[in-house]
Amino acid sequence: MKNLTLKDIANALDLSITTVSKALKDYPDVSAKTKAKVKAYTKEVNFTPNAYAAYLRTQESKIIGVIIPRLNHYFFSNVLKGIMKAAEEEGYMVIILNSEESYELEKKQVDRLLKQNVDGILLSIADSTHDTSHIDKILAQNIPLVLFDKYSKLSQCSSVIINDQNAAFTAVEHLIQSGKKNIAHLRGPLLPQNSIDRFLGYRKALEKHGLPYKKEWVFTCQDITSDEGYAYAKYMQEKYPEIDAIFAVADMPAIGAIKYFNEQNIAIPEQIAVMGFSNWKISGLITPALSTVNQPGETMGKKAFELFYQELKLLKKGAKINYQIIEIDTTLIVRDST
Amino acid sequence: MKNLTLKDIANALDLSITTVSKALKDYPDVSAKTKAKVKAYTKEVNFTPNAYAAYLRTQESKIIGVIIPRLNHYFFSNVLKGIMKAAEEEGYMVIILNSEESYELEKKQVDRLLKQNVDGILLSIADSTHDTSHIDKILAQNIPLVLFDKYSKLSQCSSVIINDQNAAFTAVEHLIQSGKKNIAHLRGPLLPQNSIDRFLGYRKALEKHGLPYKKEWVFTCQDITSDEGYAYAKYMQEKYPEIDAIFAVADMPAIGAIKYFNEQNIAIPEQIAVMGFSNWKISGLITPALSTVNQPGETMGKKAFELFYQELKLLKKGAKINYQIIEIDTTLIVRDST
DNA sequence: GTTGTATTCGAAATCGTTTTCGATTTCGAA
DNA sequence: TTCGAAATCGAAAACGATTTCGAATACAAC
Repeated sequence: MKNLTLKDIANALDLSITTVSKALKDYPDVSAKTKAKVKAYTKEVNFTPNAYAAYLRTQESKIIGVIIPRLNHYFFSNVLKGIMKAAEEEGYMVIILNSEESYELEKKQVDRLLKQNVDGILLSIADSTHDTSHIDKILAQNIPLVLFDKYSKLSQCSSVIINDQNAAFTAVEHLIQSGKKNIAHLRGPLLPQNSIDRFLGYRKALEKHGLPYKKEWVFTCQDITSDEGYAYAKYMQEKYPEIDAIFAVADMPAIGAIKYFNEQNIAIPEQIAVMGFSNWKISGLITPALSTVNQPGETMGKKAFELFYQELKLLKKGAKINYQIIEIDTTLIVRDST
Repeated sequence: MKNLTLKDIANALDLSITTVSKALKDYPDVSAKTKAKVKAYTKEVNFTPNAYAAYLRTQESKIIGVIIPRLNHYFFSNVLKGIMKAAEEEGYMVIILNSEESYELEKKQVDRLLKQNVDGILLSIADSTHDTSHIDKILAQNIPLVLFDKYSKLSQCSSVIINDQNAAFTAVEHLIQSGKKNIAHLRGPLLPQNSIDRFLGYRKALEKHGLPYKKEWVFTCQDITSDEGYAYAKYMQEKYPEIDAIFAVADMPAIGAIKYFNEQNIAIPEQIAVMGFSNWKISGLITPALSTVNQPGETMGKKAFELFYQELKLLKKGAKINYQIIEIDTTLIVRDST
């Protein structure tokens, strides 16, 4: 029951290895009759050429690598789903690695993928990543690279992102239009561009509507967890009871805040409104259902793979890669928490 | 900046390819001095042998395949995390494929992995999988296979599971001991062993405490979604208002039910208690926090990889594989919904 | 100096494909 | 019949590692 090889097929059909290989790949110098015979037989015995041997000649592994900063994370799971579905359609396998939001681990994982000779790398950079030498290393090796969601302004490469600033702006504006005047912000860590942009969107919305920006109403969620949201909600309510709305950088802190307010019987959204970001599955299921910004992960994943695939084809033609940045549309989802 | 080969190293050090290769693999017939020289140099230029070329001789790809039925699923994400961490420690890469709970797709994904010549397969079978010919195919090729969570009683292979029946029994007994007498069950689909076992645990608990089993109080969640939980909660409340507790096959339907009861201002757990299964992150964050059974995904993943690795080592020694079934402990988590 | 034994190295075969390029066959036109 | 072009095929050389086995060197013992 060992795996068949081209040689076995050739022997069985009284042909040379060469001809069998060429027949399978539709070379023009194989007669239609022979092709038919070969294809019929290989289908019958369910033969496909050994991927590793093929790699040795073609230098194509038909495997891509994906590095994400978190694994049990609704949004990233959706991105993976999109990537994997698109990859499958083109016959690609996906190796997934986890950076655990660590810069050091991210560098290591990049190295592992390069050693594995993947055909391309899809990367969402970690919160703690503060330089891009490892990214530039990928680019220097001329391997297609696509960043998604968590990107960097420093590297010249393709990316699939959302417009965080606009999305945040829209979300905060919605809070303002519903009559809220004292809006706090649970922001993300300081480094990633996303946190920065969402924060900027928050400020811009305040500014536009003539509301004062107060530094002390911005709280940094280092790990973007519900616990942080819970703790900050408590702190806010004790120290700044005048706050009547919260815009959180992500759903998790928002859910943590809601949990606290529920425990304290503080009415949402009447006393305090809460707005999340990302639209996790669960956000629609808590009470009150969380208003949030929908961030279409599966679409991002699909687009990221498509970008990679385009680059690869260009590369094979010997053409220069022209980097693209694709912006995916977000939508405001208004539920019961605002 | 192309990748280095053994040849390059050999040229640089004025050695043969053979000696370099052997030095790196600590063959006894290379002098300590030469080994040191080779290792120092390869470290300096960051060389590692090409994985695909190595495969061709050794027939070891250092890649394992994992098939899971759902991707954006807290429990499976945790299992993946455990698998990937353990794999990384042994220098393995992980290819992940999604069966989307479909038997047909599962078969196809198994074939893809076999074609890829992975060193082993870790599989959690789909809800709709009704025969095991594809599993037997893996075993016939003598490739290490480990089932996790969703397993089959039909195939002779290693598995990492929980004791679903006992866990369910404990959960339902807890409902009974808190004074509930009319306990409904939101069960999973009919095929998977897990659903069956959890259902059996439910029945056994009723039986032990002299409560009548009513067929019409068991509702089948085909897709194990919150929507199903929501809909059944509504149906129950209208048709069987005497029901005072629900044991759900998973957290999601339980959360859906809670959402409905919250909307109807039905007091949980006073009027109706709700018990989940799996302990998703979110379960502790909703109001009221969901009581559930903790199912340690990361540990399962770690154990699953370890089982694979054991089998592989046995196989390389030419020894017979002895299948093992590892049972992971679950714990009852009592929160506010019971 | 010779022999024998360890020690250290390398040539070459091999894994299973792909692809170049040369060899053979076919077949119509002259 | 003969010739040349077009259509088919296959031998062989890669790809980059691993591993067998034989060769060369070293060194000790006699």
